[in-house]
Amino acid sequence: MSRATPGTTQTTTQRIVDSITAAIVERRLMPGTKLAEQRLADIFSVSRTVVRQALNQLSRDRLITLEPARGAFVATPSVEEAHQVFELRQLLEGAMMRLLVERITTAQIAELRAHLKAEQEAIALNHVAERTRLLAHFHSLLARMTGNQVLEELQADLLSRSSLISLMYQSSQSAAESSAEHKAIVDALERRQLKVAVELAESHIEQVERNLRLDPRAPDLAEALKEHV
Amino acid sequence: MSRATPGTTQTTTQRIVDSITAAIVERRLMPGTKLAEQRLADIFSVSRTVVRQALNQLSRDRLITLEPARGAFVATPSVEEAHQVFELRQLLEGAMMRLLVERITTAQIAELRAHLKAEQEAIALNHVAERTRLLAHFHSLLARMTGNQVLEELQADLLSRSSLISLMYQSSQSAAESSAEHKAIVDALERRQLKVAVELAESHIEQVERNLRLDPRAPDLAEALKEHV
DNA sequence: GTATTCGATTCTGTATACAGTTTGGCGCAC
DNA sequence: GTGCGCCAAACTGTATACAGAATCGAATAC
Repeated sequence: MSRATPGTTQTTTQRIVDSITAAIVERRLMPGTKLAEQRLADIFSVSRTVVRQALNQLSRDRLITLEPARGAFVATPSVEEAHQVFELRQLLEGAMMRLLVERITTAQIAELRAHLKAEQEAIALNHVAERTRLLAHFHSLLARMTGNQVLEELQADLLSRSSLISLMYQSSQSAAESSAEHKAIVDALERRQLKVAVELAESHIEQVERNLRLDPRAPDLAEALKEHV
Repeated sequence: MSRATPGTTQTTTQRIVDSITAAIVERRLMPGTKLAEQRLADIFSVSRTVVRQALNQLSRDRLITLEPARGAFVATPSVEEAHQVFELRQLLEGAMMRLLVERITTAQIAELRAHLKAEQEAIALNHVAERTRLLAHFHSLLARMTGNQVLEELQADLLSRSSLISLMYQSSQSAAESSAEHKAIVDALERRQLKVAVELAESHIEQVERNLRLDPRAPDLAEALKEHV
């Protein structure tokens, strides 16, 4: 989950960032939830100073929003922002295909095949949390295989934000369908079919976005529901 | 220079981040320079607490590196990192052309033409700092004109890092040549020539990278020079 | 003359304290 | 019964204090 440079030491702050990130991505913290500094400080047994550093980092990742003098809240990405994130992912992953068709090794193809197998097992066994994780991780793998670490870090950011968005705008997507699209992408990469791979990658992201309930009333509804819990 | 969301309040921390960012991009702070917290605190008349927050943000932007228990230093991007940043920019700006060919308005074309004029004036008058700023800002403009704010923020990050890289690996690029390439891109956009625009945008970034002195000895040289100053 | 070790100083990492703002609720007026 | 205003509690923003690590220099041994 960490987005830090490999060389960077695992600091206390990073531990808290990772912990909260995981909680958000795994839907243990719902959008709009307030994150009070003292409570977090008690939970992690550190001072508010450290918690604040963590919250600042999360804010830059757009996973939480910091309202001046009011505190930190789990982000509630707007429909517009959601669309922009997916549009960027579409551009980026399409472009990644070009690098991959040129660079990908047979060992990496094998790694992708192994991943596809894991996806399909999780789907067959109906392990919801695990299959969600794997379906997202496929995209991390593709980014890593470009060998471009800057791109890999960017992709990690976009995937976190996508998780939060999918969580907010309940997805109606079939996991099996997603996995099938992943497989088609791997096939195209293996055959070095550039145009096919680009086409598949882009339409896959488009498909993911299309399966979100992006009607403008949804976020307010979630906001309203929050009050009743 | 601020990368914050428009709604975000201009806080003290952000002021310091912007100030240091400007100092780095405008080569007033050389790569490798140590940024001691107390000294910055004195300069900005705030406590170390605030300075630390600013340094953390800058670290996430990769403009400085934080070495545990040793402090903050202006980043010295490696040759590898430099290459990765430009590779990503090449992918991204190529992809941006697709959005722009579809979306760009005549008003926006006019804005780009006005910018080109400003570029050429700065070059003619030999205003070095201003022309450098304008040549980079052209790419900001393109990103903003996609209407995708997430992409715009990403581009801002990449441009800051590019500045630092260009600063480190002395560029031998002719400003006039760059500006001519910018003009060619605008022409292609106006005529909605997708393939031409993509081709030009990508080769432009490639050209920028090629004009850097990316021989591996350069950074060590800079490091050595730092000692003698 | 060179290298090494020990000690003082400086700086980072974290906790704590304090000031200013926001928030929620109670009471009062109408 | 409803709406407005004021007060107390809670929380954020910033400064300060303290502990531990790293750095630099001097003194000593070789």
